[in-house]
Amino acid sequence: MPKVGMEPVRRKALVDAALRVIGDQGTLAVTMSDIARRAGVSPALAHHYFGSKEQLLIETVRSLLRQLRDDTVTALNAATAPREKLSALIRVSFQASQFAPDTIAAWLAFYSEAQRSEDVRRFLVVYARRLRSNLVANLKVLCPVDDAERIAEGAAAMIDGLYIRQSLRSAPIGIEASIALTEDYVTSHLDQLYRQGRPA
Amino acid sequence: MPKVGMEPVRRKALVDAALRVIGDQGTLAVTMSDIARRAGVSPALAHHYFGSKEQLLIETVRSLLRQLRDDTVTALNAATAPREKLSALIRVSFQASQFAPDTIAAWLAFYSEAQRSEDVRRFLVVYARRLRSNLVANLKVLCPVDDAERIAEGAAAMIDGLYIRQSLRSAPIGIEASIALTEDYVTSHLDQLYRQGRPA
DNA sequence: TATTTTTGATTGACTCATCAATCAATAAAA
DNA sequence: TTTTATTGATTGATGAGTCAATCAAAAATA
Repeated sequence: MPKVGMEPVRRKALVDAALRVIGDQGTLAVTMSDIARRAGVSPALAHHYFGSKEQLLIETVRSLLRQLRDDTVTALNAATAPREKLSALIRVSFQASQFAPDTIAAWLAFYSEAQRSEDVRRFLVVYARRLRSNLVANLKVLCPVDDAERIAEGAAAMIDGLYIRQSLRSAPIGIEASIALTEDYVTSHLDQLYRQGRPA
Repeated sequence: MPKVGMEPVRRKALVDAALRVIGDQGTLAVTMSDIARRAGVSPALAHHYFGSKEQLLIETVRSLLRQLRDDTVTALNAATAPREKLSALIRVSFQASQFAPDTIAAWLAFYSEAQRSEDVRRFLVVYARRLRSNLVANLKVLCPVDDAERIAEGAAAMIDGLYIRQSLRSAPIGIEASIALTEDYVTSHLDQLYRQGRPA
C-alpha cells in the first residue's frame, strides 16, 4: 500500500475529515479516532502527521478561513463598483457552502474554542478584521469614513448574528432573506446619509 | 453539620458555580469536580442532587435564561410607550451583567452545545423567540406588521452578532456603542417607512 | 426529659470507560 | 538497504458516575 508522497494527501484528507466530523457533532470534543476513521486512516497516522489534536484543530480553522478568504477574493474580483463589491461581500458570507448547518456548527465550535486557545482566537480575529476592513474600504467610497466604519460594524454584526441564529434552526431565515436583510441595512443607511447631505 | 433543607441551597450553589466555572473556562467541558469545588461541596453531592452532568448543565442554561427574562420583564414594565419599550429591550440585552466576558463565554458555550443537546437547544430557541416576539409586539404599533417582523429579525440578529463579536475581544465595541448601533438600526428603518408613507 | 430510631446530607474510595499520545513492528517503495 | 507510510497494541491520565459508610438533626418512643 505505502506509496511515497502521501503526506500532503493525508494532511488534506484529515483536515477535511476533521471539519466534517466537527460539523456533524457540533463540537471540537471529537476524538482523533473519529476524525481518522472518517479520513480512512488509523488514529496513529493522524498523530504522526499533526503531532497533536490541538495542532490538527488549528490547521482545520486555518483551512476554513482560507476557503472563505479565497471565495471572498473571487467574489470581490467579479464585482467592479463599490456598491457591487459590498453586495459581493454580503453574498459570500451567506453562500450555500458557508451557510450549511455543518459549517455553521463548526464555526460556532471554533468561536467557543477561541475562549481557550489563543491560536484559534487569533484566526477568528483575522476573519473579523478582514470582513470589517473589506466593508469599510468600499463604504468609504460612498460616504464619510466615520459613517463607513459605523455601517461596517453594524453590517458585520448583522451577518454574524444571522449566522448564529441560523444555528438554532428555529425560525430558519433562508439564504435569500438573510442577504436581503443585510442589503437592506446597508442601503437604507447609505440612503439616509445621502438625504442628509442633500436635504429635499 | 448536616442540617435539613439543604437541597435548594445546594442546588442553587451548584448551578451558580457551574455558570461561573463555564464562564471562566469558556466551555462546557468542565468537570463535575471543578463545579463542585467551586460550590464548596464534593463531586458526589453534585451527582446526588442532579443525577448527571447533563442535567446540571440544563438547569444552568435554564437559570441563565430565567435571569434574562426577569430583567426583561422589569425593563419592559419601566417603559410605557412602544418606542421606549424597544429601547428597553435593546438595553437589557447589552446590560453589564449580560455583556460581561464570562457571561458571553457561557452563552457561546451553550449555543455550541445546542448542536448536540435537544434540551439546551429548546431553551435557546425560547430565548430567540421571546426576543423576536417582544420586538415585533412593540414594532407593529409603529409600523405595518410585515415590516415589524423584518425589522425585528434584523435587530435580533444585530444584537446576537454584536454579542458574538464581543466574545473575540478584538475590537471591543463598548456597551454604549452596541446600544447606539442597534438603536440606530431601528430608528432609521422606522423613519424610512414613515417617509415612504408620507412622501415629501 | 432521656433514649432510640429514622432520615437527610455528605463524602472517600472505587469502577469503568474514554481518549490522547507513544512505540515498536511491518510493508512497500526508492 | 534505507527511507517513508502505516498500524496494532499499549499506556497513562482523566473524568463521570456509583456505593457503602458516616454523621448529625429530627422524630418517635419510653
